[in-house]
Amino acid sequence: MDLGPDPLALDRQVCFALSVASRSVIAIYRPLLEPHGLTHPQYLVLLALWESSPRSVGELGRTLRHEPATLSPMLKRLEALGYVTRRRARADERQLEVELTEAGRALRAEAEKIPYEVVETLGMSLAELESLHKALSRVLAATDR
Amino acid sequence: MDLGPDPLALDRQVCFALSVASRSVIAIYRPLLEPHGLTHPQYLVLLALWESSPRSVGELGRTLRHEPATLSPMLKRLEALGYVTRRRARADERQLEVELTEAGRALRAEAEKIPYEVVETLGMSLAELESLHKALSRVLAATDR
DNA sequence: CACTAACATTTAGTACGCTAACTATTAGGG
DNA sequence: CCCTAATAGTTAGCGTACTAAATGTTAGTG
Repeated sequence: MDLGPDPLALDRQVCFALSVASRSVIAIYRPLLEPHGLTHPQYLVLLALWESSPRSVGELGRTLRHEPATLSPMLKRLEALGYVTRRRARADERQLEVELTEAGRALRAEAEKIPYEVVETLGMSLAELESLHKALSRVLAATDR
Repeated sequence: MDLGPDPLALDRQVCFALSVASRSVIAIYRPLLEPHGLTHPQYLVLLALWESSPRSVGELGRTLRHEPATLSPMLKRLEALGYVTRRRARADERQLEVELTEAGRALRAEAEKIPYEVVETLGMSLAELESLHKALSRVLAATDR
């Protein structure tokens, strides 16, 4: 393997490009989510719940690739915001049932606009975004092993 | 613009793929940096300083795309680790001169191995990584406007 | 049926990363 | 020159994100 004359050059590091791109794209969401009192990680939790609710903390963690210790306080904030309820599962008291409230379900209609606004702000073609998504998925497949 | 039947599907969100990929790749660095007492953001600061030292906080911020409020405490930790010195610039007392110590310069030789180990662990081809880097650079160009 | 191992979540502790407010220094205009 | 505006960093406050340790619940085994 040959990484060229300067393997440590900042502008060649995929890790640097990844973290800056991630922060920059999240920054696009900030003003769009702020009216709803949401942060981007909280928004991703709602995306997961809009696909299936209720779900346990562990299930959400596997879907969102988060440690339970990250989700636990986040879900409390979502509960405080009124978008979610937290209740121990009757069948297994170890598990927590995280469920959308009426407000949480209602928010989905509002949120449908967001992806369009983000793509618009980014100003990249859908083809380009799809190919980026595919490349990122290969990274995920690689890190999952 | 048409984002398909479910614009909010989690597995289609570029922002989700970006943040998970970023966290996953950083996780690869963790065991490699831990022996040196470094976190990944701190490692990126060193990459910047290895290219040019001393530099001011503002300069580092523009290079690394960080708010000064993020860098300020980070640089103190790097100083506590002994990799960096912090000193007000004589010419302009507002600016801080952040400079590598001998230990900071010496670390570079050790760090040269890291990119190879990361690419190895990732198990992706260099061509694939370069095309990913290019795609991420287009995102940065888009968000910079 | 008691005991222990496995499991699900929470808490504690550290380090980002952001916005907003604050301090100190320098530069510029009347 | 003085006064104000601009500039450079720091601090405070909040919300992730991680590891490790703690808590409480269930399941499995002798």
